[in-house]
Amino acid sequence: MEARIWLIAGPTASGKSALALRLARETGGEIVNADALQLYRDLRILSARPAAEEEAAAPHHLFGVADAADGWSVGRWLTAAGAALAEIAARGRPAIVTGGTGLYFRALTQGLADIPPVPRAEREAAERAYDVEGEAAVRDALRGLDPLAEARISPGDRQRLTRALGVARATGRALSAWQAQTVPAIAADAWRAVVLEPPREALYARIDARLIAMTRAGAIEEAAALMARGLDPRLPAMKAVGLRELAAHAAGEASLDAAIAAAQQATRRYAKRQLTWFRNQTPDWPRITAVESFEATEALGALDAARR
RNA sequence: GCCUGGGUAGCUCAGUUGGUAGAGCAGCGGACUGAAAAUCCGCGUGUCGGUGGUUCGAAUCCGCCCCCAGGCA
Repeated sequence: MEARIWLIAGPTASGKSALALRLARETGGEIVNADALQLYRDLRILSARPAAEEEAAAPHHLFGVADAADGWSVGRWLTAAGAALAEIAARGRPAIVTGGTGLYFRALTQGLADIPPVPRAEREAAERAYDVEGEAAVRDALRGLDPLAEARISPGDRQRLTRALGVARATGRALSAWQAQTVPAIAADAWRAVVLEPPREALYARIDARLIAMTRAGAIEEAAALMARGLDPRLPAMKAVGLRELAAHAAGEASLDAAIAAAQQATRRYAKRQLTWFRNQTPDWPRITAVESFEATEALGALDAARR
């Protein structure tokens, strides 16, 4: 059976969107977003979401569908993506899933543990324990409920520690036990993946240039507008790379040059983390490493090779 | 041309009475299962400007040369 789902992964600014669009037009396919931040409509420029003309050139799904006040999660995305993929398949068209969120691709291809939602009170209790009683106390409690998870989580990792404790207490079952059972959301023979992995230097240069272009396109105003909503800073949308940095300039706390430089640096670091993820978590996915990965036309040649 | 101060990691700088060098920032490597653009862990990456000498041993002391900054001409 021919692959009906294409996965295009890679760091920010590696040319994923252009390649996805090209592939969609050539195959009559539809594009599904696999980027945690391009979900939010408040972040069109900052998250480098496809422009209106591009979205008009082929069907796009899950781009700018969420409000920044709503915190989406891998689980919510997986449900939505699964629905979109089902619709596209029903239309008999190929799907192209593209984005830079490694965890989303993992959830799709390897599955996500079907853990019941942890009640807010339970989650906050775990966080409070960490903040008030300290990491050691949380670890002690977790060790009794889920020694596997406790051993696996690095020192200082508050997020994972409190999550593991919250799940164990709320569900009466260890997080590590839940996670041991996963079912891929899409069948292994239904998809093919490719990772865009341009040379570091070229990628960084592209990131730096793109940030300047973003500010010219109104990124400062976009950042200021989102900040003006006064939302909870812990919301995913509020964690967008470059948001704080650019908003600082809008607030008069930094010069434009300093704000851009800070945002560029934060973006380079983010890209580095993405490169690390794909390098180590999806080592068997074919690579497009040439600088031509920026050119969709050239990359398609590599895709043709991977298609067989 | 002369005087003074300075050339040590990608950058800014430390470096005790000579014992083959270390901080911050930058950077790099890694982990990753419902916040993942998140969260966290790890790692000095070096012709000590060059060259000749003194010494068991020189980033440290001496000579010469090169470069930078300021001052005097």
